[in-house]
Amino acid sequence: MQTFPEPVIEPILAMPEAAYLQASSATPAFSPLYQQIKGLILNSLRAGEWKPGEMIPSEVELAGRFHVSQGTVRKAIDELAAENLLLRRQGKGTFVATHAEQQVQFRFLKLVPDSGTRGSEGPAQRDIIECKRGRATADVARALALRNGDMVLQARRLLSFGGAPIILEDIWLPAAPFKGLTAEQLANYQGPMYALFETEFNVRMVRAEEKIRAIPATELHVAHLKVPLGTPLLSVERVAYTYRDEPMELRRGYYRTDTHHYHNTLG
Amino acid sequence: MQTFPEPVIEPILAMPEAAYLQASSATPAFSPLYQQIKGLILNSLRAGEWKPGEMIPSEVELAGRFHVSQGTVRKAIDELAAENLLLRRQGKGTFVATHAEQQVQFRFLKLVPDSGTRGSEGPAQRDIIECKRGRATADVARALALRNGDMVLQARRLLSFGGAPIILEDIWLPAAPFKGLTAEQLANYQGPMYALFETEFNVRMVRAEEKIRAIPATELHVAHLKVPLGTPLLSVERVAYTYRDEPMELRRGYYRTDTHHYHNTLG
DNA sequence: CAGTGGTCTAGACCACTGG
DNA sequence: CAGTGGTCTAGACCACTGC
Repeated sequence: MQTFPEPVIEPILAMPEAAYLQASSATPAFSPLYQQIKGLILNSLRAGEWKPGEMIPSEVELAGRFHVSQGTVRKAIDELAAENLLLRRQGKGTFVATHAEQQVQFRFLKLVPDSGTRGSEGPAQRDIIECKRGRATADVARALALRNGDMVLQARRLLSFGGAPIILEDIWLPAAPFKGLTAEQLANYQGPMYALFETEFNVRMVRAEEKIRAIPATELHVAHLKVPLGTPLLSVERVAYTYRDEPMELRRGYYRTDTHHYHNTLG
Repeated sequence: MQTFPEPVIEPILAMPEAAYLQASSATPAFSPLYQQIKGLILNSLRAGEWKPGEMIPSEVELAGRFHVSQGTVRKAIDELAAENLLLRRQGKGTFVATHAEQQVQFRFLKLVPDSGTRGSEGPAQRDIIECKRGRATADVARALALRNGDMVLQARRLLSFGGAPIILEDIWLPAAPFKGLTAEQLANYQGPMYALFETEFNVRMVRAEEKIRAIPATELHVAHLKVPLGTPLLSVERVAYTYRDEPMELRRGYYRTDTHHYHNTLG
C-alpha cells in the first residue's frame, strides 16, 4: 500500500494567512481557503490516493489533515460533488465517483427512445466491429493533443437497442495510456466502456464536449445502421477529458433519429 | 406600488420546529429549513414581488423577515443562483435574473460557428416571416398543456449570422398569457425574444427541454435556408418553462450545420 | 464610509447507515 | 450504538461596490 505524505500546509490559520499559500503572481488573485482545499483534494484524486468507488476520509478527518474547519472542507467537497467527481451518501461517507454504478450508467449518452424511458428496450447490445492500432491523422491528433503520426487505438462499434442498430461509433484513444488494450477486452466487457477504462487503465473520464451536426448516411452507415443512403443522421463528435483536463478520447457517433432523439436540458 | 404581506411564518426557530411548517403527509418527508426559505423566495419571484433585473432584499434583511440566520438564507439563495433564477454580485446585491443582459444573451442557443466564437460573425439578424393566431393542433396542445383547439400564437422567423440564413424557427405560444402580442412588436424588437416576454408579458423562461433529430430539408427549408432539397438539417424541438414549471413556448428550430454546430457540455 | 455578498470558525444538534 | 454526512446558528472578518 502506497503512503502519501501529509500536505505541506502547516501555517493555514484563517483566510488572510491562507492567501500566502498561493503563488504570488502579478495579480494577487485572492483565492479562498476552500478553493485551495478543493485543489488539494483534487490532487489526491489525480494521484490515485483514493480509487473510483472508494470512500474518501471523513470531513472531520480531512479538516484535521488540512488544519481547517469542517465547514471549509465541506464547501470544497460540495463543489467537487457538484462536478460529479465525488458522491456524497448520507450516513455512509463520501465516495470517488465512477462510471461503473448502475445509476449513472448512461451519464454521457443523451440519446433516448421517442417513447418510453431508457432501459424500456432492454439492455444495450454492444458489438465491436473492428479494433486496430494506427497513427493519428491531423484531425485526430489535434483533438487528442497528440502529434501527427503518434500511435492511437481505433475501435468501431455498433450499439443496438431492442435489437435494432441505432448508433455507430468510431473511437480513437491515445495508445500510450491504454497500453495493452485488446479487441477481446473491448468485445467481452459488459458495461460501459468508461468503466473499463477506470478499472483497467486508471483513466477516468470526467467531462466531455460534444459537437452535433446533421449529415447524410454514407455506405458505411447503410451497411451497419440499415438505413437508406443519404438518410439524415446525427453526427456527434465527442472529446472526453480526465481529471487533469487532458483529452483522452475522441469519439464520432452516428445516431439514427427515426425512433430516438438526443435529449438536452437547458438551465 | 403593490405591497406584500410578511410571510406567515412566525414560529420558525430551529430545524425541528421548522419541520412543523410542512403540510404533514403520509410520509413525514422532512425538508430542511433552507429549502422552505427557498420556496418562500421562489413564491415571491412567482408573485412578481421583485421584477427581473431588480435587486432583492439583502441576506440580513431576508434573514430578519424569515426569522432564520443569514447562513440559512444564504444557502437558499445559493441554490436559486445555481439554477440561474438569481444572480449574485459581490458588493452590490442579489438580482433577479433576466434574459435582457448582454452576458447571458444566448443562454438557450447552443448553435455556434465551427470556427471563431459567437459574435465573431456580428450581431444576429432576426426576420419575422409570419405571425398569426390560430388553434392548437393536437401535438402543440400536448406540448403546451392546452386543450385541442385552444387559441395559440404562431410565428415563423429566420435567424441569420454574418448575412447567411442559418436557423428557421416556428414558435407557438399560448394566446392567453401573451394577449396583445403583435407581429410588429416581434419584428421591431431588438434583442432576445425571451427578454421581450419578460418586459411586456411578465413571462420568464427559466428552463427548457430540447429534442434533437436529423431530418431532410423540405421545400420550406429550401426556400428560407437556401439549401438543396433533402439536405440534412438539425431539428431542435424546444419546450420552455416558467418559474411555475408551466410550458409556455413550443419552438421547432431547423439548423443548418454546414458552418455551425450544436455544442453541448457533458458534466 | 456604509452596505453588500463571501469566507471561515466553533459548536450544537439532526438524519441516516450499519454493526 | 458510533460514525457519517446534513443542517443551523452566531459571530468575526474579508472583498467588493459606490457614494
